[in-house]
Amino acid sequence: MATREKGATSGTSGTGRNPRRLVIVESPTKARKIAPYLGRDYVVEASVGHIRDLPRGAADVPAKYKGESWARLGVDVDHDFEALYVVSPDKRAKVTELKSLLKDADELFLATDPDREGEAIAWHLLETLKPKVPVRRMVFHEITESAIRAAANDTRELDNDLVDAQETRRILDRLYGYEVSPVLWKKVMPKLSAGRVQSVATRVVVSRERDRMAFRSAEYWDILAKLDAGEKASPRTFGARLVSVDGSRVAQGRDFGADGQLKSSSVTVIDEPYARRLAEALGGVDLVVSSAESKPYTRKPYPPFMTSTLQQEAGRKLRFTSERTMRIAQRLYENGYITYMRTDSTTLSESAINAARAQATDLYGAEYVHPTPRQFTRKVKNAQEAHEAIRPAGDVFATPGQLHSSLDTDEFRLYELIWQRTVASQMADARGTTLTLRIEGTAGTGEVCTFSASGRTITFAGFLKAYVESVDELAGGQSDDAESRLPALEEGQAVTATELEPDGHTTNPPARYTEASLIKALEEMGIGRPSTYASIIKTILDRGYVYKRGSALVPAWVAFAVVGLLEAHFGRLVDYDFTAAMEDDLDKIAEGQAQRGNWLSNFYFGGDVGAEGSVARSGGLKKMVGTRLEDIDAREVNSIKLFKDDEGRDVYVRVGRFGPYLERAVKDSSDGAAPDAVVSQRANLPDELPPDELTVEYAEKLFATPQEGRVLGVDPASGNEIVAKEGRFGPYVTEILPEPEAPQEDPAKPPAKKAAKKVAGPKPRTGSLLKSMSLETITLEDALRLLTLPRVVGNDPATGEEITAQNGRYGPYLKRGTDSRSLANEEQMFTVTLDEAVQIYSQPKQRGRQASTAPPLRELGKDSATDKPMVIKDGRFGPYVTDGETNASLRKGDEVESITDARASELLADRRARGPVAKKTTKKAAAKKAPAKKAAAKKAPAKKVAAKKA
DNA sequence: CAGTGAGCGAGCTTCCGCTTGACTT
Repeated sequence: MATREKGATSGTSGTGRNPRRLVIVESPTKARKIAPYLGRDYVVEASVGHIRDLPRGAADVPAKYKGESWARLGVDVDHDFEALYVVSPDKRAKVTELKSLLKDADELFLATDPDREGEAIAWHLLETLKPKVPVRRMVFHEITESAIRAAANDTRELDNDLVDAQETRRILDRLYGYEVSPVLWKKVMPKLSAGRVQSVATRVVVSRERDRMAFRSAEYWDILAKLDAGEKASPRTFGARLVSVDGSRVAQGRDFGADGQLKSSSVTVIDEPYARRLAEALGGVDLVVSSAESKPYTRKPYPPFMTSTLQQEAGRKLRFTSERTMRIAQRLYENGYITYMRTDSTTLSESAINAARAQATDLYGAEYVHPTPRQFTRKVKNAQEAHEAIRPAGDVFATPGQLHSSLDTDEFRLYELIWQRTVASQMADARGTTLTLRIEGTAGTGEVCTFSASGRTITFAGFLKAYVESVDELAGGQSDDAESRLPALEEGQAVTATELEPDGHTTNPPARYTEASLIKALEEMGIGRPSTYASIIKTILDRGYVYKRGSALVPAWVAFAVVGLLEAHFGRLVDYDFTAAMEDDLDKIAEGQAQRGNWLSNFYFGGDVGAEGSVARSGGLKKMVGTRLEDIDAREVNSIKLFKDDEGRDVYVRVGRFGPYLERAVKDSSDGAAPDAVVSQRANLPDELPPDELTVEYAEKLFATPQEGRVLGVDPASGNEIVAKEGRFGPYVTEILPEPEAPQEDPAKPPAKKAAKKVAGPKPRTGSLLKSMSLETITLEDALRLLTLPRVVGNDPATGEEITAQNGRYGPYLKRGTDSRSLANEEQMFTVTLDEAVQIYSQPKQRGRQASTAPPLRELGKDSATDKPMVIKDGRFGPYVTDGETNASLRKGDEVESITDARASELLADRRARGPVAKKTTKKAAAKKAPAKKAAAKKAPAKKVAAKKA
């Protein structure tokens, strides 16, 4: 492991000839671009991003560290959080290449991006390449010949504080992700994940859905008037809306809260009957303009694109997903059409500003260009601004028309968008007028009614001629070039109403997030980086936390469970300000005002509340994870309380292994049940039912619908319908028996007893699917075959007992009285003959350890620790090494044929070191919750999923 | 959420942020 020393870089060398320099940048495209600027004394090569990282999992950890308690994390938390870095497998060839290039170089220039990650990449290069020649750090913000040459002549040393800040960020993310995710595996579902970025992203989406679920809509009315201003007016007619009655403002949507109630009492809510009466009473009355207010309208152009805004606009205008936008932008970048596409800066280089202005002048005329160059310095939270804005490449922009034949459709559309936005950014403000008219009249019933109309006329389009930003269709809103013309009326002028239409409205819940609006929200919180926006969406989709419905992101129920758990037990970690606070702390580290080790220690171990950072001041993560594991009740976490039904019973969504389902406690009405006994009533939830559509009424409907599986067809023999379902023990098929004749309802006598007896009648046949089958593909034929089980093989000639073949908990087996024998495969259940069965029974029962006394796959030498001989055996979980006492599975990369004694000893030592921890916790956990059921679940074999959340 | 007879060694899942091909279809 490497430690950092100050001043790892040093001055230039002084040989006679021109020194040869190896320059390493991050991107190959960049390397190609700057090489000509530097000339032949420079060799420019790309690192292609990071070359090393923390090990991804145990398999990536070098043998030397495998036994360490911290190997799982890749960070030695007990020794100043020293990080273990490994060269990423796909970068090994790159590292070799760089090393060989370095052999011919007299000097090394680390020209990675000028931001935190770039500084870290430079340091990793230094650590990995171990150059013997002088090393300099070269930084540039602009790729022009002069900027590159200047950068090569004005190098600096590596900024170790900045590298520290990056490493702190990296380690924090690792500790967060790799400590909290396992909590979810144990409490919710395996393979789930938590992380600083994805968990907040998920929380944001869930939180919006909760708002939608809690939302109560309100109804309100007003009157839409069509007014005539006389034949001289232009336009002659226009629309206006009733805004006040007798001086009291008429309620609008924004006057209502999410609960459907008025937020303030100073407004008047008009209901339908009143709106109709009023419209009637206003018929034919004199209307007069009571005020006409005109204001100038100006609009500045939008800043040039950065990654987030490009993704948002491409999403809205072109309906591209973030991923698609980035894929196309990457191609445009690589082929030299646009500048770098992963940026958080809106800055344009001087030459780009000139190019945009020249093009705007050409196309629209000088008056459409802003008098002075515009620079947009609006800073994004935590922006690092290592690159320019996204714009057409070069000192002269190619017009979309010029590129039409060299780009494909998607590329063209995206280029055009970027080009328009860039050119528009240097154009003049749009100017116009907004006019607000108020029109008054007294209704026949005496009320003084005021109507209002507002219009916008654009007198000078300016930049709007080139580019108008789209508005989010889910959120509503008005675009900047929307015009509505009103006649230029003055106070006192008379108008007449040609139509008075009562108009009803309802308030709407807040819109769901789209990819674009979620990225925008995250960006505003300073969460995520341009290079990760698209992958954040992918992560929460892949984990099943959200799914898409059109362009909307809908949270799955499992996201409610996960977010609920995190909020309740790891609140600080999903706090919206957590990342912002972290960034402040990282800045302090980068400035040398805080220490990486202290900060991480406070974050991980907690301890004294020092000056080392606000994020860290939340109690130690390690302890939190430890205590939470015992505190968190999995059943509670996975029960999402929805509402009370009509009888006051709580209705829950339970997140189970086979998907979410509805549940409530109802009175047990079965035969012989105690009067106050309660049973769970459950109902399946349709796939991808958006949570806010699950209303009380809909829940009742689901409870009333019998649960059904996929109908496969009708059994020709019995006439019964055959269905395939997912059950507690995995997928199975069963038959639907015809309904017993409905008992005659006798209101005087409850028919409970009779009905119960009928239900307990003949049981439907069932059969688990074979391993080779799946619910999606199983056919009626398969199902009928399964329902023939158990199959009578015959009677044992010796004892006369019946032998049957059937499928059980542990797979296929033969049964004769209470004596059983496993079958080798599932097919034998259908094919085994009586002779073969008798033969199998003639063998003693293989049980326990005897069953697994197969010959070892390979014999090894003696264990270095216990001096016992070691052998490799094949077990249920694959090959493992054993010394007769300790067993340890071979890991990824270990081969039965080639494993050495030393490695085998290491595995055994590792296993011993770990101790029987896992077993202890399972037992404890099992004992803690519903004892009876847990015991059964524990016994279930691994492949049949344990019903851990009953 | 169907319901049926044993007892054996776990190991893996997971984070965020930097970059492109090399694969497959």
